This record gives sequence, C-alpha cells and structure tokens, in this order.
Amino acid sequence: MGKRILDILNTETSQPSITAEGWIQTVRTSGAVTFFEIGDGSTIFNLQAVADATLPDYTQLQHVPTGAAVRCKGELVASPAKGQKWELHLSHMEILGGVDADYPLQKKRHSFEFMRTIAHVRPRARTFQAVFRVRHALQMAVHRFFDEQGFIQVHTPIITASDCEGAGQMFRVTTLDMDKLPRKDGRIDFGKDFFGREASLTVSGQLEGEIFALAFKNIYTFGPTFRAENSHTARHAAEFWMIEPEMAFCDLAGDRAVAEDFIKYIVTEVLNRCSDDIDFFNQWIEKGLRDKLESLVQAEFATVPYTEAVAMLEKSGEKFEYPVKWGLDLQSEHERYLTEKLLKKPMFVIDYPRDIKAFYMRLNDDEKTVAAMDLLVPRVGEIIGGSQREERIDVLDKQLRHFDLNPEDYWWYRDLRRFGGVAHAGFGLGFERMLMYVTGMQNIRDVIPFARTPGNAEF
RNA sequence: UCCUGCUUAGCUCAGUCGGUAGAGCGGGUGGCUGUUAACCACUAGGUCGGCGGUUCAAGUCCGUCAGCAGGAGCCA
Repeated sequence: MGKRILDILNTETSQPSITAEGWIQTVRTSGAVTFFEIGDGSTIFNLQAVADATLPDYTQLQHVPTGAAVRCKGELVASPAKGQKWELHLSHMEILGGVDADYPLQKKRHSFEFMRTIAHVRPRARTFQAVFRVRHALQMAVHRFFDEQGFIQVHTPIITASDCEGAGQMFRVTTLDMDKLPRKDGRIDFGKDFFGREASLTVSGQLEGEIFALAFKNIYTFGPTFRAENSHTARHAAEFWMIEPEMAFCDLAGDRAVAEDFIKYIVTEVLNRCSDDIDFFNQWIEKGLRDKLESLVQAEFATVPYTEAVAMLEKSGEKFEYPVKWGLDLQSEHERYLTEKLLKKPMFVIDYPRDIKAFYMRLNDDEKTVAAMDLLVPRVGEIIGGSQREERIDVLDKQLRHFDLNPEDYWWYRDLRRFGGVAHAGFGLGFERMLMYVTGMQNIRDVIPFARTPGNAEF
C-alpha cells in the first residue's frame, strides 16, 4: 500500500522515489508532456503526475481515461508551475483498473440531479469527496464533544413496538405474509406478527433516551431515524441520522447552554480539520460560507421568548406571506427574518404556546406556554428543537389528556416520573441538516451517501 | 396530497413569430516543449419523455399520461 495523496502532498522535502495510488481525475497533454491528476479521496487536492517520452509505453499511457485506477512510481520534486507545491515525475505507471467508454463522470460540472442517478460513482467526484470527508469529521466531532463532556452514548432501538413516539408517519416492520394476512374481528391480527404486536422503525430515540438520562445523568443518542412522510423537499429524507442529548438535573437554560456549546464545538472542529474542504465549498457551493461559520463560532447566541418574537415580527412592518399571530407557529420566513435581519446572529426562541408543541414539554407557570426552544441560525432557520421535559406526573397526565392521548399507553414513561423523577431536558439535531449548514449544500440527498426518499431506494 | 416548473446528442443547455436539429463539454483523430475548467483544427453522435389532437407543416400550439425537480403541509 502506498502513501495517501494527502501525506505525499504534505511532504517537507523532495523524495527520490515514491509510490502513489489512486484514480485518474483528469489528463492534459501539451506537446511532449502529459499531466495526470491523481486523487484518492484523502484530500480535495490531486497529485500531479508528469510524464514525457522517457516513460515506457508513453504513447499508450497518454490515453489513460478519467476514472482509471493507477499505481505511479517516480520522483517527487518541487513543481515549477503554479497550482501545486509538489509533483511526481513518473518513471513508471501501471493501470490497475481500466475504464469502459460509458464511464459517466467527465471532467466538467454535472448537475447534482444527474449525480444522484449514478450514486455508485458519485463519491469519486470532488464535491462529494469533500461532502463525505466533512460528514465523517462532523460525526467524529459530535462524539468527541459529548465524550469530553462526560455524556454516555445510548443505542436506542431502531425497531420499536411503542406507539408513543407519535412524530409523523412510521414505517411498519412485519414478517406477516402480505398475501395471507391473519385477521381477527375483521382487522389484521398483529398478535400473530413477529413481536406479537405492531412494530415500526423508530422516529425518535428521545423517550428511551429519557430512561437512560434518569440513570446516567447525561446521555446522547446518535442513530438512524425513519419517517414515512411523503415529503418532496430538499430538506426531508425517509432515513436520516439524528442526535438527541438528554440531561437530568437540567432545566431549559442548561439545555440552551449545552446546545450553544455543542454547535460551536462541532463547527470549530470542521473549520480546523476540513479547512481545505471548507475553502472548496466557499468557492464553488456557497459564497461566504467560511464567514458564516466563523461568525457563528464567535457569536453570543440570543434568547427571545416566543411572545416577544411575535411582537417583534408584528411591529417590524415587514410583509410576510403567512400571518404572524400569537398561537400560530413561526414559518421559516419569520424565523429567517428574526435571525438574519433583526438580530443578525443565532437565536433561541423559547416558551412556545403549548398547543403547537408536543405533550412531553414542561408546562410553564403561565399554563399557556411550554419550556421549549428552537435554535434559529441565519440562512437556514431552525436547526435544533428541544425542551425541558414535564417531570410532574399530575401535569403530564393533564397534558396527555389535553392532547387526547391515553396515559396507559405511556405507562413506562409515566413511571419515570414516579421513580426518582427529576427535572430533565434535551434537544434534537438532524445530522444531515447540520451537514447542509456546514457545507452549504442545498439538498439533503446530496449529503447522504445513498439517500432514501419517496420512490427512491435504488442503491 | 396540493401548487409551480422542467423533460432536445453521453453531460450541460440554446432553439425567436409554427417552416430542413444547434453550441459547449465529453468521445475519436491530428497539432502544440509545462498544463492545471489547458488550448487549436477536424470528426462521429438525435424516436426533441410517451400517446393523441390542431395545422399544408409541430421541438415549438392544445389535451393527456409518465418521470424528475422546487414550493406548501409536516418536521429534523
């Protein structure tokens, strides 16, 4: 195994003899000299390999196609031309894997839409190499942050028989024979199914996360999440990854503090570890991306109660497509106006009306609002949603009835309030949405290796 | 599910008022002593998404179906 391209390019001195392996990104011929750019995914930059007529089989090798897998040997020397510090003067090049004529990647820009149809070669393209390097770095940063803060990661179940999750349409999991469904009283008898009851793929690990928070104090989940909504937007996928920390002995202010530290930490990590990739996105994908990220890290996040946010919007004089009124949820145009135009920095909106939020959020003393928080950031809008959880069992039961839910279905969730229950809080962050924010990519399908969306599960 | 838009060469697109199908990139061939979105010349490459209609004549107008994308809703 030869050195990675990244290591070769970071060499301090010239090298009389090195081996480099990778895929041909592009070939240029000028007179008696041919330039091959070779990449292996380790960095946004390619290694320029230079060949002339002294190379054995030079005339054949001039025609090595884009995409070919090669092993190169030669001398690494300082490059006389601009564009790269080092280049490889070839003494030998071996083609390990050729390329058929219908190789779809060309040395030009393709539409992201076309790239989605060739997800098996898409990771070879520069933009996607950068996306998936950053995806890895961001993921590592998430684990590192929580580990350093003393959080325990919990692997909450992917298959759930709990119908208490109640956040959108769920995918059913079954081993029943679809052609011969067992029936009882005219309805499908899920008692005959694998788990003896209806089962689905999880839409959230939060409720199970609360169980562990009430044992380990600070925990987080980071796993796949599934929503069967027929959503056709750039921000929705049927399968995505979600991060959900949960902290016991913690109120909404503590929740906010963790969220702010967390976002700043993971963005800082990406800036430090993927600086070249961020430069690439800054140039080709989103102008001003680097400034956006660096100012997020510096900014002191604001906190505005929902009631005040509504008042601010009402007296802004701004014309909105959707109405602004106490009791209505904020539309993304409202969120963006607040964070981009009015405050010009990340902001938490807290204390939302109880009727537009979930049953488990802690009821405030005014009995009209709940201890919820959304973190809004410029150019994206909502990126985190969280709350302090209702720990008082009488109030929780009242909330369940208020939302027409049956307390018996939530027996273990209620037990947590009877067995050493204590104030606790948490939040959820869609990993791909964060990745979109950090890379500037505008479609969630382009930050997931193999995206699942309605009608699409080819790869 | 609703609304809007798109579908023309391998890819990205242009195609005017309805009148013989176009460019760039990519492929092939040749040229150029250092290129970096290389450049220059030549060349091959088309069921204009499917079906139906209007018309002397449809890529273009109308209807319909399909696929894709975006927006809304829902949310992460």
